[in-house]
Amino acid sequence: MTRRIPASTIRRLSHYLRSLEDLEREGGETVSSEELATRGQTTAAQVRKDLSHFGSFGKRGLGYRVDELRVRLRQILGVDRVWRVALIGAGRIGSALFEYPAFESRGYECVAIVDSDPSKVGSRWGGLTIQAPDELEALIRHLGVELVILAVPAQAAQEIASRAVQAGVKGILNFAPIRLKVPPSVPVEDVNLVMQLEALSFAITQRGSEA
Amino acid sequence: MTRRIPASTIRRLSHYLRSLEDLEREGGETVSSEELATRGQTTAAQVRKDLSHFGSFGKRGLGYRVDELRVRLRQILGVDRVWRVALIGAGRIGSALFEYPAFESRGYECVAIVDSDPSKVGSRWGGLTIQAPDELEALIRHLGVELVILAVPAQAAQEIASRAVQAGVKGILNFAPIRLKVPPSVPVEDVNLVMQLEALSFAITQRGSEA
DNA sequence: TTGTGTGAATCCCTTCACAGCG
DNA sequence: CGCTGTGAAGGGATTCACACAA
Repeated sequence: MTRRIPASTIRRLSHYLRSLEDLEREGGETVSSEELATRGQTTAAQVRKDLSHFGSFGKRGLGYRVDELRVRLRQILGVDRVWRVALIGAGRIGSALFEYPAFESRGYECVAIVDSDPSKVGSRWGGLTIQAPDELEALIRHLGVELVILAVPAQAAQEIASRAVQAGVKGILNFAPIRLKVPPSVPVEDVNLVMQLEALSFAITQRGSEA
Repeated sequence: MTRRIPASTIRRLSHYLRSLEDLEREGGETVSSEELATRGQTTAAQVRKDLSHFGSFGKRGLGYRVDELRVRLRQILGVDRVWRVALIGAGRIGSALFEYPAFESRGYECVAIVDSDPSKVGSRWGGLTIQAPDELEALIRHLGVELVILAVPAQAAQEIASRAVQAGVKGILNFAPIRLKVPPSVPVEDVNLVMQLEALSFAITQRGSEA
């Protein structure tokens, strides 16, 4: 049913899901594409087009049932289950992520932490013990890790990524400021704060110079 | 000279800049669009088109001078100067960002830290003292803050953002999982890890179901 | 009447292909 | 020659507009 879905659509589906969760909390029963558009910073036509890629969930003249659409969106996005995640890199970023409440609450369960610093290996975070990197493959296999959060320095990132993929990891959230080389079957999402800051400074600079 | 530049172009310019820095370290004098394309995960035509929005920096038959293009890209992206940044929210994320070495090294100077937790106010991070939120406007004005990094809970984010904009802030890097309402003249970059994780789980789920 | 689902039209980004300069 | 800069072509994504179902 689903052919080639643009990344922009996926981002919007995430927004819709968040809006639906809000609506449910507010007690809404149904919602129109118009309402979802307003909350998601798009247009009603866009909302309908996005959803139409996956089926027709609405009722003409009425809109969408909030609970029903929320369930469907969770299926579509693949968040109707728990994902087992390994955190590689127990530095500042790793620790911030580990404590980030949205993770656990949204179905991402951290089942292992790895760090190469011998002084960190063995210490405990929450219920987990920090492991050495040579355990990586074993951890991934034994714990059924599917996602890896890579929060290590740039020099170490590629090697860890390759090993993780080799061991069967299915996706990577990458904080290292490099383009990882992995097989095309393994999706990588890059978190690149410097790039986002540069987007800001560009936008500000341009705005000033065009006036 | 520059009209409407798509966001995708800006992201690529950031990549080119990083590639040029690498090339300079490697001692390269000139570089072709082909070479930049390979390093930046695009095509040579795309590189030339991207650059052509801002002028013609290359020499036909030769390529681009690495140092020259690097300087121009820094001007274009607005990173040929220091940006004064305030960090709002001294929690885990804030602390990770504060220690993030790429910030300082790329021209983003943190000049103020704000947190609403009274037990944190007054303590020192590096050379800075954490301030209470009611100082926000004064800090922004007196320190000439242009960028704000918003790392506060979702409920507090909108109010802080509005006040920061009111006080003259020119751009926001937003970690709160909400769509900030600010005037269109103030660019906002959202860092949304949940959305990126959902993009991963979507990609993995689809891949499995289409086989 | 209301609001979805969807072909058609539009718009914008990317790719092509080549003229032209070094 | 080699490689840039750029109109023109192509391809995708968004928007439009309306038939149709509730």
